Amino acid sequence: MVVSRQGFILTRHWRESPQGTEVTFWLATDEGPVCLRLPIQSSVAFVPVEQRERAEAVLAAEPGGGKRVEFRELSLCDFHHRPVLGLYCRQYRQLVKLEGRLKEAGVAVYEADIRPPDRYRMERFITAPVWFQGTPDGSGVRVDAQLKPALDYRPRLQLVSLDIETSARGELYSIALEGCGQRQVYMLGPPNGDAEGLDFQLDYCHDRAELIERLNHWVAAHDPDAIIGWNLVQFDLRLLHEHAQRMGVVLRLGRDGAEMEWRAHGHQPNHFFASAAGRLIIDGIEALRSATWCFSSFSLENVARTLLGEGKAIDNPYQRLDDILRMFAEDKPAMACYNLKDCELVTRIFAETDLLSFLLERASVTGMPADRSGGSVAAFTHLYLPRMHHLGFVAPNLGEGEGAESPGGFVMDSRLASSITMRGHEIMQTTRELIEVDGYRVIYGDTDSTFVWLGGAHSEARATAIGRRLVARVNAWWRYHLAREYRLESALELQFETHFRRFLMPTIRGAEAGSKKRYAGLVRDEDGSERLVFKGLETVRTDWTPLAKTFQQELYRRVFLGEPYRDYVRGYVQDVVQRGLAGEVDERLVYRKRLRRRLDDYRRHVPPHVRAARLADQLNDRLGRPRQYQHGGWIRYVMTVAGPEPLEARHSAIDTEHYLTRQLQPVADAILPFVGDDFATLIDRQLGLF
DNA sequence: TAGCTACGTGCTATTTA
DNA sequence: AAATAGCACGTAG
Repeated sequence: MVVSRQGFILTRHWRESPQGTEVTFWLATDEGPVCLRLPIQSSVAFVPVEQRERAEAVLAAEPGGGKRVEFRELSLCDFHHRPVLGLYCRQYRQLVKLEGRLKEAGVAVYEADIRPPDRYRMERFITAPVWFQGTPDGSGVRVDAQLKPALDYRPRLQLVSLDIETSARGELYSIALEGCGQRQVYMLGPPNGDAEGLDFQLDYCHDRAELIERLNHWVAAHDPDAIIGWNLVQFDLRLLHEHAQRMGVVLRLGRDGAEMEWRAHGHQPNHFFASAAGRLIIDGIEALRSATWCFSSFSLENVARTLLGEGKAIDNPYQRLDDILRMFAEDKPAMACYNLKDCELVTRIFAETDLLSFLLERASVTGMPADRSGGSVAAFTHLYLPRMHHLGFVAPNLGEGEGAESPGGFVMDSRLASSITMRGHEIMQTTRELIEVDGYRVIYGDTDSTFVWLGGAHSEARATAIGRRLVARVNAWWRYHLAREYRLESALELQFETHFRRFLMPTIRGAEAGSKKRYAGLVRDEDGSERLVFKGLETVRTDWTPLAKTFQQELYRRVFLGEPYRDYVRGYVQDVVQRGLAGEVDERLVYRKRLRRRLDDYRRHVPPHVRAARLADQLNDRLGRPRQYQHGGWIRYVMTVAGPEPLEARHSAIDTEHYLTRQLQPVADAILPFVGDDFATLIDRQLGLF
């Protein structure tokens, strides 16, 4: 008997055995979840034909003489048009080991991976919606025919929203579940309060192990396709995982009772990944971010209020914690309501934003699992490699051989006509020439943008008309040129983006040339209001003080609008000096900077923020408090006459001169020369400091 | 397993005149 | 004392 139908891949797992490699897929289909098992016949690496002897020598030195490895001629070549051989292994792991040996011996190895025909059928080269055909056996369906993309298929998924409540110390109190037509709270007993008239199921458990067993049971019984939540992995699942481990209970969030898999991030401490066979695990925060949603804060309270027009009653976390403790002690039904309310908000946020549709749509394009954010390189590979093989090429390896074969974006400078040969750079240069033929000057460009100087003031309508005309011409030129030279349909599209009524690109400090990736402009919106845009400048940098940022915004605004600025500068400086003399430390003076490494890893250099962090932890030691900055984090400090001091251990006087010369002066001197002025002379008589 | 290059700036440590 | 190297951070795209 053979089944044949369409489905949507939710999860994939690799399994290695002496017989070879097998991939297990869980799919959502119209007839419910299906587990597919797909054997992989072999894995392959490509090596240049002329390195065959060297490769064979490496194999001969392997234990067993590399007998289970096989060479085959291929119709593929590398980017230098050298033919390549396929080197086939039964096991993927064996191949990876071999790849290392070959590279050590100086053999160029391309694309060590499972062999392309298998790749095209599975893993990252198969898009998430598929047609499959196979034979059912005990634990699922063994695929013995092809998997094929089924691009338009979208399943309807069953979601469950999960939220836990804990004590301040992270002791599990309750688990709330909403979805699959159920509203359920499991609560640590004994019961208290009044459970009359609840519109959901509330069950009490004797101990925490039972809480987890009940969760396992609920998940198995209602079999959701996805588990959603708010900070789900880093908080709820992490605590559930810790509790389960401590109590010797297995947390079975996967299909067929599979255990949830838990991994730590390779580099980032305290960051974890969770996966479960057959079920998506989707954190609302991460998913919304990856779908380009933006909020002033991603707290559930704020997002719910913004999107749904409502939130919870309590938004103060301290108050919230107190309330939870009180409710747990006196009124558990009220706490259960509260717990479930969070679940509902998450469900409604997912519905309001149609987030799951976005994730499924993206997965069908990128080939990545729907609950994975990031992975842009893998997604690119998913689209790129099959096409490359189709054209007869294997992918080149970066950073080997000829050097910079694939540079990044080209950032134009005003520095020089250089010979640019890479395609992207060439396109930018040609675009520039086309625009300059039209009589306009191109003053800057970065990777995919071009800044054109109109030579004078224009109305919005006029500027827009010119912009549209220029992009139409450039696009037409590429259409014609690509059709004629390469018989290709142009996929290049230059778009008119913004008209800056004023535009300023500061020079590099102490030089003439414009400072790349740093500029400011004045834009008029549709409704006639004007706003400033800052790119790369101090205003948008988190490591500059609010003092400098505010100063920059107002100074630029005044200069752009032709308003007087001299008295503003003097007044601002006066204010800083007077507050400094009075010994005031205000919030505007605070530097905020990340410690990206462990505190004792800073050896060669000890920058100010590291000095401040060390002082802070010395204080923590003296007070018998835990150290705060040993493994990264954010440090807030001010600059004093005794050097940088953290906010929590500041005793010296503020170094007023530092703020004037290191925060205000650089900001002022980026723009003042353009109006024939400079900071030092402007405030000279006022202070006599310079 | 967990993305990548290009770039500017401030600062410290080190070298050079 | 001044110039230079290069570390650390955060940004543009």
